[in-house]
Amino acid sequence: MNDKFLKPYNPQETEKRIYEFWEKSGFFNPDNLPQRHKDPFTIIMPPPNANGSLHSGHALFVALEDLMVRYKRMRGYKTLWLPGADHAGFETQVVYEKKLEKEGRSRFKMDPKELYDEIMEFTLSNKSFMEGQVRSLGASCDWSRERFTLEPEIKKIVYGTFKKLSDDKLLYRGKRIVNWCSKHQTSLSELETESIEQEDKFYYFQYGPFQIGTTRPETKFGDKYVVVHPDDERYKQYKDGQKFDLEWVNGPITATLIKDDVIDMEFGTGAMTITPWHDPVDFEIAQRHNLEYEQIIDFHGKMLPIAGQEFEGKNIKDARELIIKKLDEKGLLVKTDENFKHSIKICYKCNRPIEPQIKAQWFIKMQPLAQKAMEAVKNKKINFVTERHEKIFFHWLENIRDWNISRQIIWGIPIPAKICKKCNEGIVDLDNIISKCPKCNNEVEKDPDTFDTWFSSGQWPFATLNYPDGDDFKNFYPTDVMETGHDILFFWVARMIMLGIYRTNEIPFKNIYLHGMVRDAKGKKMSKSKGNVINPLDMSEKFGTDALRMSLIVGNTPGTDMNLSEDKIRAYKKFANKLWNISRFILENIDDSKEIDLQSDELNKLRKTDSELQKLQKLTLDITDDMENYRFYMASEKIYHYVWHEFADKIIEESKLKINNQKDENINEIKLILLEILQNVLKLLHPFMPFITEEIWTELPIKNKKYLIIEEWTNV
RNA sequence: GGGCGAUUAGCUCAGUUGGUAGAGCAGUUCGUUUACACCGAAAAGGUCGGGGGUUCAAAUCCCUCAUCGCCCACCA
Repeated sequence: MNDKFLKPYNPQETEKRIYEFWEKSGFFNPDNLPQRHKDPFTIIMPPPNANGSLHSGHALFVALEDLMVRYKRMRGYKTLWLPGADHAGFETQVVYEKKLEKEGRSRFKMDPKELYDEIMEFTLSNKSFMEGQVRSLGASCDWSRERFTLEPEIKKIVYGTFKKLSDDKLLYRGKRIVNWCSKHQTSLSELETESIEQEDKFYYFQYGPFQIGTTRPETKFGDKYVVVHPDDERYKQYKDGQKFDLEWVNGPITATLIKDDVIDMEFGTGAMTITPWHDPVDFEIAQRHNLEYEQIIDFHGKMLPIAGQEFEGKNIKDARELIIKKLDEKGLLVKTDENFKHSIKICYKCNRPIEPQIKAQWFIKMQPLAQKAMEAVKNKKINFVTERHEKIFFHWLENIRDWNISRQIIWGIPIPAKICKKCNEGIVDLDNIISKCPKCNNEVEKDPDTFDTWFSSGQWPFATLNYPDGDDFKNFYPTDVMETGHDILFFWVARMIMLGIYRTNEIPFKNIYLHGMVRDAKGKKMSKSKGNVINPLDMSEKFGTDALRMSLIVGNTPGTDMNLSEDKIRAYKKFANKLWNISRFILENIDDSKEIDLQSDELNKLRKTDSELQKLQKLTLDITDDMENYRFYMASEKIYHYVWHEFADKIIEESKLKINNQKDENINEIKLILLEILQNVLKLLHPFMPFITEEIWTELPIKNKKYLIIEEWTNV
């Protein structure tokens, strides 16, 4: 027996060595697997954002995906787990801007190329740091196939999709209302905004013969349309399109009455003026009735000249106070409701209110793509492991809105298009050859915007496999499982399905496993400011990666948030040590100078007759069924329970008596049974606790032994 | 406003198709001459949120109420 068993299990000493041992073996790469590995099993790793350290959520996905991959590899599949790193456009830019702020710098004062190069350097250094962290978590992924979202090959595929969308008339450039963040100076998709409820004052103003209500007086300068419901009895004497002369903020104006049934007669006075440039509802009314619209607030949140001299250049908050005061002085303020509850949109990064603005952007028509995605799920081509997410998925797709994919940030994939300087026409130009507007023949300039990072991420499964001609695409697509957090079901998963089907005519993955969020011991969200963050790398250092991984898997049902505490991780460190000592006991008691043949007649006979081995076979069957059905939380608990409370507490305890009583004729048989149980247990545990099981495996005196990572899962 | 989920031992959570309630941690009593004190043995602890229904049988299926959480949403 190796002397190392005389000490407690030492994960720090073991893990790095074992990982190198695996990497050298080459078995992370499906091409190097032995002959018996034929059918493919593929998982594309959700590429972590290369802008910081890994958190518990990353540890969870590594634990889950690695266990699936290791299990399938042992089952004889040709397993590919393809790792990657995400440049994470807006996310990274926000992180980097914070860094710049700390240094007293601003991106708006930097040369774009210089800024880009700086962020690239930052990202690449984070990327290699992050790769080391993924390794230390024991990920058996194929590093030779690692991809990065900004590689030229990936860009080329993304550009191809952009072009195809344009050719198929699913892409358009439109002057539409967008979610504008005044801090970040970019538009955002619907998903990148959040709604919060807040209380504001609600003002009623006299507007000609009407009283109109608003929470945003500062937008009202240019309002020249008043809208009521067509069925509203109170306003039936006025005709649609009728004009009124009235006194307003900066003097007399002419207003026009519009009738539209979006108006809620019950709300306020049933009459409102509209500001199409700064409100999505108003914008749609204006579109329907072909009305004019003007910009009142600039992209930095300041009033434009249209507001009049005394308001120009003022920020929103100041302008609001001033305009109320002025209208009040003019006798046009009717009343003010305090504490009006309503919800507003905020930027999901800085929590500042979104200022809707009209801006020319690239949009994708989502409805046709959504239709096919829903069909694929309905026809069971794509299966949600967590069924309730299927409902959420449908609900979102049924109500999908067009997707703005233009971002006014430098960190991302440039949009390959030209914009006409005169007529603002957008022209897709992959080869950068167009110099004149095909519509008006005027000069064009390069679109300065970049893609929403999710537009390229949405193509990740087929892009990483080298669509359309790569061997990997032919061999490994569609992939088997998409495993990621439920928080990015819409951001990422739904888009991968839509874009995957659209581009390849084939689903990108067959099964979707969504994990929940990892919270602290009390169920609170982990955050740096609360100081309750559990850093997975620290935990792995302190208790061992196997212990960390077990703590993330046992009792963690798919799709549900889980709470993680150091106590739980510590418990599995003890378990690792228990397994270590079980192995020590067995190695001490068997003659390990000669190798044991697992296919011997004696052992084969025992497998059929010994009641303990029969029980273990039943358990193996049961666990295998759990593994096939994604019940890892059950499989892991069952094997834990068996090892500790059956194998150690009962079987080994009982064997001591027999071993100590040297006269027992069956002593060799008992030792054989113990070894048989141990080697099976190591196999069952390997997907969950890869390091310690491989480490013990190397010490077992077994004939024709291979690496545990490619040993055959026990077939019963 | 719509949708989804949760409510089980002091705490944090499991419980796969309905068949006499489980784990970790905390806590009680006892136990160390060699696998392991990162341990063992024993005991203790829950009318499974309330109410109703289906069933021979319900934590599990159905209805209803309460509380909490999450997601989606263009009432100015």
